[in-house]
Amino acid sequence: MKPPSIKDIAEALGVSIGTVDRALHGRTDVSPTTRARVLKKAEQIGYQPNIAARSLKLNRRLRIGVYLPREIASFFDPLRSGVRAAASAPTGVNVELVFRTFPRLDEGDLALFTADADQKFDGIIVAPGNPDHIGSTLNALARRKIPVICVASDAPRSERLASVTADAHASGAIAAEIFSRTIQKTGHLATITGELTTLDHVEKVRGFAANLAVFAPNLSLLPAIESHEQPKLAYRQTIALLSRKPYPLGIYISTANSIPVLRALEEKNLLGKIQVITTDLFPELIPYIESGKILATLYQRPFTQGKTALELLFRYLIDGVTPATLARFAPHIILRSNLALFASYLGDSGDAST
Amino acid sequence: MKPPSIKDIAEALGVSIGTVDRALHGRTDVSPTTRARVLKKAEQIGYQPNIAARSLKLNRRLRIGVYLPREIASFFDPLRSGVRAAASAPTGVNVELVFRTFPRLDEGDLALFTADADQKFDGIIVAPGNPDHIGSTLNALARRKIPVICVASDAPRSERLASVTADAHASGAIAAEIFSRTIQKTGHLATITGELTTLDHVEKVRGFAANLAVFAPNLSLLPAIESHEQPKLAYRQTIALLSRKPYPLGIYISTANSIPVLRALEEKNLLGKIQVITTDLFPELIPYIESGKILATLYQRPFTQGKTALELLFRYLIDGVTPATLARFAPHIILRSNLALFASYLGDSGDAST
DNA sequence: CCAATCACCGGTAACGTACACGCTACGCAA
DNA sequence: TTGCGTAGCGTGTACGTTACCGGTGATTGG
Repeated sequence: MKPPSIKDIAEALGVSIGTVDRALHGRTDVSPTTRARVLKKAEQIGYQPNIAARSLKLNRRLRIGVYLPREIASFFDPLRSGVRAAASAPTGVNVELVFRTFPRLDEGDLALFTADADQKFDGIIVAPGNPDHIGSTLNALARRKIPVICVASDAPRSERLASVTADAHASGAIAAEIFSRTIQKTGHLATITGELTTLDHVEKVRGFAANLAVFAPNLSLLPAIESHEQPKLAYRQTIALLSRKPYPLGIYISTANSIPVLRALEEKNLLGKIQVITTDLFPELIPYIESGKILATLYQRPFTQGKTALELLFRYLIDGVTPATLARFAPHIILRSNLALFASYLGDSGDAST
Repeated sequence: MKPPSIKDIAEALGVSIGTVDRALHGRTDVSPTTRARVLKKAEQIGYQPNIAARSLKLNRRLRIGVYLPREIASFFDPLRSGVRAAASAPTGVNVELVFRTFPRLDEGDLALFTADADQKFDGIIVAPGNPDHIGSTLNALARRKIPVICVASDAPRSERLASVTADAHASGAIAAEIFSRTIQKTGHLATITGELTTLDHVEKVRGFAANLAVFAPNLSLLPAIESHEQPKLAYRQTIALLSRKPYPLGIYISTANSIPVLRALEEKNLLGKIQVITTDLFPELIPYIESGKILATLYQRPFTQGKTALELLFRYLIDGVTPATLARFAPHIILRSNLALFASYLGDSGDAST
């Protein structure tokens, strides 16, 4: 009652296992008739290749380059952990992960790629900042037949194998829906984002604006504020925003760099009065959520993104399975009532159950 | 540059690979001194067993019994798919899944277990209904050294290996928080649940009540209505509930059997007026969410539960890793704005990215 | 007519591990 | 002394697959 092997096919057909192997893998040195017989027999007895034997024999070692920014660490550190988790999964492949770290999105990534031009990578995972800057590099890799998977954001017009991100448009839409359900008064909302050259950020802003227009006619929207991920700038921008009256009724912070904004709100004594929706989760954010000062935070599941990115790369490199171009995760809506479920995973490296 | 094998350890120490094998696995017929030398060397050169070779050699075939109810199909069908997905993952183990289906939770499960008393299962996955009924059966399995993993609900006082569920308490708490943010008026809320003998259901009700008391002093709570998962009963109970004035301001339906309740609300023409939070997701629910008639639904991620349950069972049976007793998933909060992300996975078997 | 090429196929050595089996040396009792 | 048990260790084989090396006929070129 053991699963059939190529040996069984060979014996049933009176040929050798070498012939069966060649036939099954579309190699040469097999006559068309025997190939057809082998394929039919394999189908008939339900042959499934034993991947343990295969990976033992092949003993492939994959070198994967992982190009991620250092900032924002609360997001990219767990993403790296996810990649590591997928690499240490018991798949029988020897993976060598080469982590390359540049300061921040769209800053220093190109320099790393040119420095690594001679590296022989079997595949690459990268967080793209500005698609216009990094696109040609990704296309060059594609010409060298090196599969690239984008995480955290996307570079739509370049030839990457796939992109794995949280659904940014949905993030913005969720924020808009929560505001529309919570705020009954008439007034305006503000958006604070990172870089509008980054696709992920611009999609959040678009999703927010589009859904706000539909669901909350009572709420108008100020032009999005670009903080360029600079804490001091974000702080000053928020102070400026709060100096004009009337105050916005709510602020959607679509970047994980929310602390400077929250600090400004605190200093202006408006933290409880203005509704705030933030992005992602890190220890400093927890007390704000626990105390109800933050309405919700939209968790982009960096660990899951990293894990999935490497899993897709594996399946492509080993099994030849081309993944769907877009893998879009549903962001988790973290409220005060479910915060504990996520906070418990912040400390250690894994967040398996999120 | 290949990873070290037991052969490398053997050569470095001048012993045979058999000795190394015995030493590494704590078997007999090795002197304490050689065992210590082997263990030290293995540590030193960073030996990691090649799991492909191991599973090829052992060629283990695991028979797993999966005892799940037919109803509610929208929940347990994807849970089964998750189990299947984990079984077909490329781990190199031959798994034989034996699906046993009983009519509904706490109904017909014991009969199946007694009928299968002679079956040789290496592990069992089961959705427990009433812990008092099924507890002794689970304990009997534990005495036969058969690991049991509970899904969907739990049987806390029986000797199961682990339980994998959505965090029921958090589900109730989330529902309470959403109501408290949305409903400003003073009034009362209703809860419709399945069986209060099922731990999952009672925890939801408790989480709901506890958080409502804290966060929404303006909202009082009616005693929970037990529908016993009978559609007609649920319908009549809802009609009765809606015949008394004043109407409840909101209804929390903590079972996936929400359609009869929604139908009653529709007939009484109260669907838009009374806020509703439901549980789980299935095609009939989609138009209600799209039209805003349902505030939110709390998705318990059945696919992920099934997948995780079998993965934990594998890690225990193959690697001997004892899992954490409680695996609690964060339920997904599905609103109108993120519905599409989940609805697209309802049709086919997988919901990989949720 | 012989040599060279070619299509096709069989046999077999690994890959790293687990385990059954066999062997040696030593201790102890008869 | 012989006989026997056993602790400790080495050897061989199998798991299923792939890659490689040959080998056999048949066909072709000189």
